[in-house]
Amino acid sequence: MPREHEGRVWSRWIEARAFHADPARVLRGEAEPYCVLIPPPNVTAALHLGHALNNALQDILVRAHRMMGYETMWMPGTDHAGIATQAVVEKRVWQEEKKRRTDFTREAFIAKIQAFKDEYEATITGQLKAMGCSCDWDRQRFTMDEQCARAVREAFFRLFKDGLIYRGKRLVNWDPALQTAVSDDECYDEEVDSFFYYLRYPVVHPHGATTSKERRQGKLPPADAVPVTWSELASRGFPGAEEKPGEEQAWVTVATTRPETYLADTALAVNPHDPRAKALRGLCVELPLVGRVIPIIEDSYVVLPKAMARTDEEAADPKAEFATGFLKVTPGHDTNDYDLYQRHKETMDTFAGGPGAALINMMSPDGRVSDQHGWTDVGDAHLLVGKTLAEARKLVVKEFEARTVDGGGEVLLEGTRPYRHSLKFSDRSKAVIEPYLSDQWYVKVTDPRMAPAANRALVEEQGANQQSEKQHSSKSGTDGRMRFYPARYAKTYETWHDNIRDWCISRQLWWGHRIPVWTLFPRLPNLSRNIPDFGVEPKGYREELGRRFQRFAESINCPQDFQLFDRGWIGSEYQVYLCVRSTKAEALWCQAIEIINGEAKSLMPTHEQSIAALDLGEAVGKVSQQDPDVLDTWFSSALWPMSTMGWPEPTDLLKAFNPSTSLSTAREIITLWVSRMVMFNRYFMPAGWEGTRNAPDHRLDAGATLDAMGRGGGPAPFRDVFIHAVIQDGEGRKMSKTLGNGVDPLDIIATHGSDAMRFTLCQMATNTQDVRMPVVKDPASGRNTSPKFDLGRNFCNKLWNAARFAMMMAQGARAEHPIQRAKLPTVDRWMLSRLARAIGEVNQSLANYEFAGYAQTMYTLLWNDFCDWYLEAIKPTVASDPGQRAVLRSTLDAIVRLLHPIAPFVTEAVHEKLSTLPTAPIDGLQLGPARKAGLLCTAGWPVAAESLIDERAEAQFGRLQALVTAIREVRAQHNVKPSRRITLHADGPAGALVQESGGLVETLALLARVTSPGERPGPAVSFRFEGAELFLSDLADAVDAGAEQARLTKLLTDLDKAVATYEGRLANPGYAQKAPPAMVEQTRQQLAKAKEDREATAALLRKLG
RNA sequence: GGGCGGGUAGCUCAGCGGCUAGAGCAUUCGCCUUACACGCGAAGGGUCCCGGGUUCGAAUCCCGGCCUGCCCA
Repeated sequence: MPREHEGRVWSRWIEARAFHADPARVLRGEAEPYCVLIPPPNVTAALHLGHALNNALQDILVRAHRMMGYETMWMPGTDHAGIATQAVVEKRVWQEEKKRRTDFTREAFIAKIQAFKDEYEATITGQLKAMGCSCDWDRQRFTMDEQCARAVREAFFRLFKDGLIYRGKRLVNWDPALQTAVSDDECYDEEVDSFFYYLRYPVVHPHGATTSKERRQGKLPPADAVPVTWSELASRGFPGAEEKPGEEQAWVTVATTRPETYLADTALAVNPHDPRAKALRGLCVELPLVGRVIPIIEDSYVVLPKAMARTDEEAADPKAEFATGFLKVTPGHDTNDYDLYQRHKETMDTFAGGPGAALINMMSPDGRVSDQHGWTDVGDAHLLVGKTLAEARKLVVKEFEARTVDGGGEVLLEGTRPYRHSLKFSDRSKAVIEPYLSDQWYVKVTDPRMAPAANRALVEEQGANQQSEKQHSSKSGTDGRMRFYPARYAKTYETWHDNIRDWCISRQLWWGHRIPVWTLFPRLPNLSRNIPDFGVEPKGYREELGRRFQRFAESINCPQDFQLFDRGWIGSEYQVYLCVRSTKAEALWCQAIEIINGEAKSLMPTHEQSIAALDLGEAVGKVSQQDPDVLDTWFSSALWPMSTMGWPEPTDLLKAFNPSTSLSTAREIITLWVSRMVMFNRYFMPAGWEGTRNAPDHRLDAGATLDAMGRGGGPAPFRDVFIHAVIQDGEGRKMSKTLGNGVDPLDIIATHGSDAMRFTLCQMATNTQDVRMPVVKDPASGRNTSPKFDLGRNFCNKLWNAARFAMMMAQGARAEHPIQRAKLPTVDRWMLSRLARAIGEVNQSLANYEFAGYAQTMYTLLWNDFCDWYLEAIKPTVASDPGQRAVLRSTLDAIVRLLHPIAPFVTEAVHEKLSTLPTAPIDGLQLGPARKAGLLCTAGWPVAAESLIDERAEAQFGRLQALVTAIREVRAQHNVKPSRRITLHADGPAGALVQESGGLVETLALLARVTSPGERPGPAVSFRFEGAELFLSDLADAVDAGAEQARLTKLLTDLDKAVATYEGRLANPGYAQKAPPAMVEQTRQQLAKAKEDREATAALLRKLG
């Protein structure tokens, strides 16, 4: 059994360190580099079949290139997967200990996650090894290990320094019960019965007392807005206004499911196609109780009421049924409204009194109405403050019901209608998720040096957008060499960058890289808030702060490790962010904080440092705790191509293997990971870095740093991005734990063997988007498996048996001189020709990431060509022909090498024995020696000379195959047992062919002898071959006339069909005129032959019947 | 809503302007032919989703439709 060798073979590889990459060989110019970046699996769970597929394909690439002579590196590693891992551990701790995260200290809980990570990292590593992954196991990394952490801090610091990291407000999914933000994956939707509430907002003139310029400068509008009457609206052309009491104040009605949020409304939106929009242009509404005057904006997002729908489609919108045409805009508490705000920022902020002022948050973290978290103009709404949102809803409705529009008799609440809609709930607490405005950190990926630079990384023919721009502008074009396989994914990649928004990188979690930022609250005596606006820096303060920080930084010997950024005025406080670069600086800075905050238990290590800290304290004022948030997992993953190779140090590894060669990953990863790696590599790595790889003097700059950055002009981190298919179950569903339709790779390895799984996966990896794998439950073990894997198992078994047999026959394949191909029999020249073609096809498939094609080529080569024909054909002659034994041995050797990337264990085991057999080289076939410990995995990839392809041998052997098959058909038709040898009667070209084949036809068709057609002793059956009539006799003691009639009838039907096809083609008048003449001639010959065969067959049938 | 795939033999998939449309599995028939029954030899099985168009010629290219899946929002 081939799979019994897996353990031993693995040990041999590891002992020889066969997979260890040596960057020095690249830097000395001894070998070209080949590097695959592993998508580091999450430590959340064991690997599934999708991982198995991806890693099998990567290993195939890596092993093939290692054999081709590249210095190959495939570094293994895992990803800490912040949210997923923390959630899994929280769930586990709750189940096991009934404790929540908050029942532990941050350090204690992180230790628990760390233990979990260690457990799963070991599991994952074990799985990869069981699969045979030829990773550089001495270099295993983890996204939160010390080396990666250093790169993360360095990258954060540099981006912060360059102004590409900023803090801003954004809506998150807030769980008011747990008081934390949660991700989308931790929420679920559920339909609930609710109401649409119809609220009337009085219409007013915008304050005449201030100009827009004054407002921009911060002058607030007067509270006493002037009412707009119905008659005024009527004169402005508002449909229906003339039917209202002219002297009364006009109002418009909004429909909402969340009336309580009106406290934070900062605009009213109307569709520009609404006939009322024009009349309202330039007017405002006033929020009852609150008294806030908010602008009316026009946006086509607003759903028109059903009566106004312009198309059937609009009328069919279920919301049109309930809509009034007016939408309250609450950007602080609704994601759609937030988007509206983004489009009307200037208008809304200007009305609200300054940048960002239209983003009002009226909720405290525990889900109550609050005037302490960003909402200040409470007005008469103070009765709502402190209420839960549910209570507030009832109260708002009650108040609107009890009040009327100013100067009129109409109640503010127009009505309510029952409505069923879906709400988001928290997985963990079941609380209703609130969109909640909070401060988050962002990377400015919209900067030209980020996303646009990522698009320029594409090779020209894949950069569609650049190309179309090229015609219109001069400055575009690509400057990259990154290519997607299949090419269509380049579009996904480009579109993503074209529509990208700034990347929110902060997460309210404990498991991850902590954000290295502190907030300073300066208390300088001369510091006072003089201008009530944002962005104005207190005079002279920054210079002073900078000077003192520099002195402190120098005193602790970290002069480059502190970066300040003004956050600006927050209420009456001025705030400054501080980013700290290194862990060394951080340790001393934390000591200094205690001194600054007056909580120091000890002084700094040196007197000078203490003085500097005290001096700093005067300027800094008070310092906050370090930002409690951690970075998005993808921030560290994005640095993977650099951090794992030692960045920011200019290591040999980084020089030799960044940029890498190939990345293999899944579709959704294009946006999550690929994009970010490209942006970061192009930003941080210097332009032209890849060119220094083979520079002879690279060692001279060993002391150099990576201070120089490409800032968008650096290299892409890989040359090729291969996107593999998604494995689905037999019904086209995703494999998942909840569906229970997943297949565990370890189960397959246990039952079928690692190689079998790999072959099957490789054979499935076509260019399509997804592939189906029917899943069945194994009745014996109760585990999921798939009949698909039998294919791989059978194949590996075939290889194993063929190899054993071939090695037995190839004993003594010794010769002094290279084998002269011209002197070999047809069958050997045919075999070598087939091999040479296969090598070419495999190389082509690998270069194009066509894994299924690779597997298919090898299947045909081994099973059909080598086993079915070659081995069978040489059985009688190989023992007496040393030349044939040499061909046999070399062919097997080449096949084993070609198959090694797919099926490493069984091929290595075969090679172990094969390499001990003596051999003679075959002229034109190059099989290089092993580089390490005689191991196949380091042996040379087969190279075939073009001259090995032998058209004549292929044609000749093709004729033999056709003859043998024709005889076998007759045998099968007449139920001739294999043990019965029969007689062939042939002369002419067919007779000559049999003569020249040297017994081959006799062997393969199980013939006793071959004679001329004249010598027919008993009853014979005739058959057609190459237009001639041949005979077979001794089929049985008496020929079965019925069987013969059936055979001939079927043959006649087929020939009729063929004749009709060719005649139809030739009868087409356009065919002879326009088709290539060679093709027309071919069709004529085909027709002639088919006709001739048909007449002969018909004649035979007549004779029989 | 935007983008990208797929629909070919019972199943899983190749083929992507010209082989009487192929492979593996499954099915049927015959074989323990001395490497392999996880095997050997042979056979049956297809309106290439539907409707138009381009072409001498379409499974293959174009347009429309139906079904189905994925990614992004």
